[in-house]
Amino acid sequence: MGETNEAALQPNASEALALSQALLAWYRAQRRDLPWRRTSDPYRIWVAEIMLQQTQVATVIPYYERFLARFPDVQALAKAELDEVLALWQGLGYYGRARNLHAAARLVCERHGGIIPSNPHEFRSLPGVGPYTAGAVLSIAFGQDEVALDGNVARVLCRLFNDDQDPRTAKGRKELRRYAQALLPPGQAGELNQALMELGATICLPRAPRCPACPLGVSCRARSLGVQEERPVAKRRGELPRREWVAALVEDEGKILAVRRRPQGLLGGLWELPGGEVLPDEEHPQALARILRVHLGLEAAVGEQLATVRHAYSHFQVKVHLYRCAVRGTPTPSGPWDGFHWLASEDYNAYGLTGVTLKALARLGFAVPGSPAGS
DNA sequence: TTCCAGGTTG
DNA sequence: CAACCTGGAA
Repeated sequence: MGETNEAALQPNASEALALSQALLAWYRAQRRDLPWRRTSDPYRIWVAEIMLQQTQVATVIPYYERFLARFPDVQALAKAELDEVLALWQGLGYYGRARNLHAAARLVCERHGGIIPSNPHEFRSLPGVGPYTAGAVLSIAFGQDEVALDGNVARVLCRLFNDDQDPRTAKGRKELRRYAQALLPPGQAGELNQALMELGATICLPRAPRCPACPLGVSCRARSLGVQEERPVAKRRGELPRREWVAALVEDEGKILAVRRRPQGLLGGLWELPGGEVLPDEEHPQALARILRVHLGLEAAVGEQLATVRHAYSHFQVKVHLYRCAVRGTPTPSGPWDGFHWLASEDYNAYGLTGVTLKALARLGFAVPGSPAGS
């Protein structure tokens, strides 16, 4: 009695038990065999959770295997140069994750004797470890009864309890954490968290969820009401600003001039073709000559236009206009860059190149990784 | 071609 | 609250 329609109801203890048992049984039978599910090593589980932030499983797998083959433990990662870490992260995106993970590995070695801290406060304090990653690693690797609320879990819970709050708000997340907490079977939080994530990734999909295959069946309140595709509440996405960039292909004896972006901010620490934003009312060749002169100290003769490449970042989209350039002088990086290198074909995997650089080089016929000519 | 999903940081 | 990337689906 006293039922209100303000917020969805919390499950009582027996409902919660039935739901979590159904989820665990389904997960044991249906879970995908993923590399990070074959280990109990907290380091490997941590690396996986960082890579899986904002990134799909299928994309992560090859990166994960290469990364752990090269850095099998936290000491190996701590000893490495950031350049090499970023090279292994090349193409995975959100490079701040790699910079933070590398810095965190060094902190673990300096402050925790090379042992990943299982103390929630200490682990959560490492750079790149937020509420989700802390909950995931602490529950999966250390067996602690912690909630791990990621996008998949939020979607599952919004539907299961027909929660019409926006999970991006503090209030919405608090509500979802209460549901997740109510479901956690003591001692099996890691398994339940993974079951919820697996359900979100394989059955309870953002669009066209596969409800007939769902182990929660008629317990799902949104499905019972036929509103599963309206949960979580839709988010609108505004137009991304459009920018115009120019970039130079400078070749010397078969090598290509590349520059390294400063370690902070967009694509920090990654290598790219020299170039930058075109000013309002500026001609492309003038813009390119200006950038090469001001930030590299090079006098450039801008030649033919070679191609235009489109790319979308998190908060804007660009068209990059590529020009062949001849230059005089030795590059002296400044401004957006802190290094340069004449890139040979064998360097394409050893330097962390930006996605748009890979796209540009592929378009120009260079055998970069990921391009048809490069495999 | 366009749209969308997704954790942490400063 | 804006910055931060890419790939997969519509």
